[in-house]
Amino acid sequence: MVTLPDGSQKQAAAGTSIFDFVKASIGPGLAKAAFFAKLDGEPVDLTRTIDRDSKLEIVTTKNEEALEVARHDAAHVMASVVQKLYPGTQVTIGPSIEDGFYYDFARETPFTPEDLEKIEAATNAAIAEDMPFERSEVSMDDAIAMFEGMGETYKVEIVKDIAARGAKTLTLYRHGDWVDFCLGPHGPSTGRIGIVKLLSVAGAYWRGDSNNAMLQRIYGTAFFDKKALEAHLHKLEEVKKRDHRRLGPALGLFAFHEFAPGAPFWLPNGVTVYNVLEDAMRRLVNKNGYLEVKTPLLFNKRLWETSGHWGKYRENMFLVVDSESDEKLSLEDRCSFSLKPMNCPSHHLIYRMQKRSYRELPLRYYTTDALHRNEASGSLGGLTRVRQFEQDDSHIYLMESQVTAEVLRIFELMKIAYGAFGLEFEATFSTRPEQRIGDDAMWDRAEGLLKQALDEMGLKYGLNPGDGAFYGPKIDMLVTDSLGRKWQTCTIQLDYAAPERFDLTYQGEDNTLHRPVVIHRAIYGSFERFMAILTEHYAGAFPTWLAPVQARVLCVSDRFNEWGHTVAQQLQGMGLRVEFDESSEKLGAKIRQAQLDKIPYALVIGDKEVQAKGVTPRRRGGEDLSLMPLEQFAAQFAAEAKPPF
RNA sequence: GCUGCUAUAGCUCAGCGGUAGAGCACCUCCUUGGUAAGGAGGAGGUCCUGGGUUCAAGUCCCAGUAGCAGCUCCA
Repeated sequence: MVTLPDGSQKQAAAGTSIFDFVKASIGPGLAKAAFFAKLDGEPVDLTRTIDRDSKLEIVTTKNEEALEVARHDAAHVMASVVQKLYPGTQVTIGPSIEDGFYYDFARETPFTPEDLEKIEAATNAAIAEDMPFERSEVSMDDAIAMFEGMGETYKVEIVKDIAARGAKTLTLYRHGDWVDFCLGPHGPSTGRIGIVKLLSVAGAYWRGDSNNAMLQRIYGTAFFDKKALEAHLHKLEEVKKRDHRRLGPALGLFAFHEFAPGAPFWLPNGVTVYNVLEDAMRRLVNKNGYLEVKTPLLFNKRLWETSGHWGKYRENMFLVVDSESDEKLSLEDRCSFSLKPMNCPSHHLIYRMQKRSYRELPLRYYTTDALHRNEASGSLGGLTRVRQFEQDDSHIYLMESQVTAEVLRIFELMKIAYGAFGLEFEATFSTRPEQRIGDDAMWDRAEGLLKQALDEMGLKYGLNPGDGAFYGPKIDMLVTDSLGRKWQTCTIQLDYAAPERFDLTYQGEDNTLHRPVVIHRAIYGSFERFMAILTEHYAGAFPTWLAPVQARVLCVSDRFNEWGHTVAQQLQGMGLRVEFDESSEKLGAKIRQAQLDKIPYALVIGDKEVQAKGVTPRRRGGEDLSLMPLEQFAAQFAAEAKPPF
C-alpha cells in the first residue's frame, strides 16, 4: 500500500519500481515529469522498487530539489568527460552547491579557460547521449579494490574512511562506462539534466586543509532549460552591477590604491555617508548609556602578551620596529610595538584605571578607532575584507546576573539600526567548543543567559553547537539584503577569560571583590563592511538621509542661475547636502546625469519657478512632482533628510 | 599564504612581434535648450614594475606588485 502526499492510498504490487507504479497508477504525465522520489521521506531513485507499505512523494523538475539532484548529475557527467579528455586525471568529490555544482580533480597541469570550453561542450554532448544512471551496491572491499585498480587514490581514501565508520556496502552510480560512488539519488538519465554551463576554475585544498595537496576545482551550474540558465546568468550580471567595488569608485565613495592594499581611501561622497552612519550610531549609543572613549593605535607588545594576542594572533598583527632597539636583536624582538587589531584590551586597561563598584555596572565603553589586521593577501576583497577598518565597537563590563537584560538591550539597538535600512536579521547561537576554558557549570550558566535573551526577544535563530569562542558562547547576526543575500555583521560574545587575564574586579554589595563578565559587541560590525552591504543593498541609490548629495539644482537655462543659486544656498543653510549643476548642458542631459549620480532629488528651475519663487522637484525614480514654493519643498525635504535614528 | 586568470587613456575595452586605438568622461568654442545624452574642435598613454628572448616587445618568456575567481583563514 502506497500513501501519497494528498493522503490517498494506492495498491502497488511488491517489487514494482516507483517509475512503473507512477506511470500505471497515477499517470504517465507525472511519470514523465518525475525526477526522483521520496520514499518515507528518504530521497531515492525512480528505479527503486516498492517492497513495503510506504509514503511516496514524487519530485518533479518543477521542484528546486530536483535541480539540486540534476546538478549533482551534472557533476558526475562532467567528471566522466574530464577523465576521457584528460587521461590520468583523478576524481575526488563533486557536490551540488547553491546555484550550481563543482568537482575537484587531481591533475598536475591546471585547467585553462580553453579546457573549460572544451569540457563544457563535451559535457553537454554527453548529456545529449541520454545515458541512464544505474545504481548498484558493492561490498566495501570490492569497492576499495575497484578504485585501487583504477588508480583513484583519493576515492580509495574516502571509501576507507566510510568503511572505518562502519559501512558495509557502498552505493555506485554508473552512466555509460563511468562509475562513481555516491549516496544518490540521481535523476533517471543524463538527458534529463538539461544544460550545463561551466563558470570558473580555482584551486581547492584536498579536504579543505591547507596542508594538503591543491586540487583543481571546476565550478559550473545546470538548469533544466536554456531560458532558466539565461535568467540565472542575467541575474549574475545584475548582481555584478551592484557590486560595491564597481559602484564605490563610480559614485565617488571610496577607492583603493596599490600602495595601500586592503586599506580604503574614503572619497568625499563616501566620507559623507560614513559620517552620517557614524553620527547616527554615536547618537544611539550615547542615548543608551554608552561612554565613548579613544585609545592609542600603537601599543607596547606587553599589552598583547597580557591579552593573549601575542601568542595567538601575532601573525595578523602589524608589528612596528622600535628604532631605538638594539639592532643586533632579531627583527621580532625589535618589534616592541604593534598597531592594535582589536579594541578590547585597551578598554580593559581603562576599566582597570580605577577601582570599580558594582554600582557602575554595566559599564559600556564605545570606540570607533581604526584597527589594523594583516589579513592574508589572498583574502582581501573590496570593503568586505580589509586590513584597516573601524568598528562601532563596545565592551560592556557587567555582573553575570545582568547579562540577559544587557543582551536584550543590544538587540533593541540592532532593531532600531537595522530597521532603518530595511535589513532583516537573524541569529546563530554558538555554544561551547571542545577547546575551552572554564568549567561546565560556567558554560551552562553562560549559554543559559544568552538563550534566555534570544527566547525573550523572539528572535529567529539557528544553533551552531561547538562553534563558540574558547572563552565564552556567542551570538552571530546575519542580515539579509535586498537581493536576499545574507551577510554576517556582528557577534555578541560573552567573555570570561579577559577579566581573568586582566584581573578585572569590582567591589560588590557585599564589600568583597568580584570578577565582572565582558560582552564584546558591535552593531554595524565594521563600518567598511557595512558600507559595502548598504551600497549593494541600495544599488548605490542611498535613501535621502544617507545620500552623499541629497539634491541637485538644475536650471533650464543659465538665465535662471540667480534663483537657482538662491535655492541651493537656502537649502545648504539648513544643513542639507545640495549641489548646483553649473554645466551648460540641456535640461535632459542634466536630468540624466543626476539620475546616473543617483541623487534623490533633481530640482528643476526655469521661468515658472523663478516667477513663483519655487522649484519643480523630480525624484530619482523619475517621478515628477509639481511646482511648489521653495519653503514647502524645503520643509518636506528636510523631514525626509532627517536620520531615522 | 595557496591555485588559476587579469593588468593598454580618468572609466569600459579593442589591438597581439615592426614606431598606440574606440566609446564615455575631460578641456575650448558654438548652442540658452522644460524632465535620461545639442554641435564642432582639442588635449590626454615609461601599453603595472624589473629582467630575459629578438634586428625589433603592450604584444613572447621569467620574476615582482596589485586586482579578480576560489581555497585556507576571518577576533
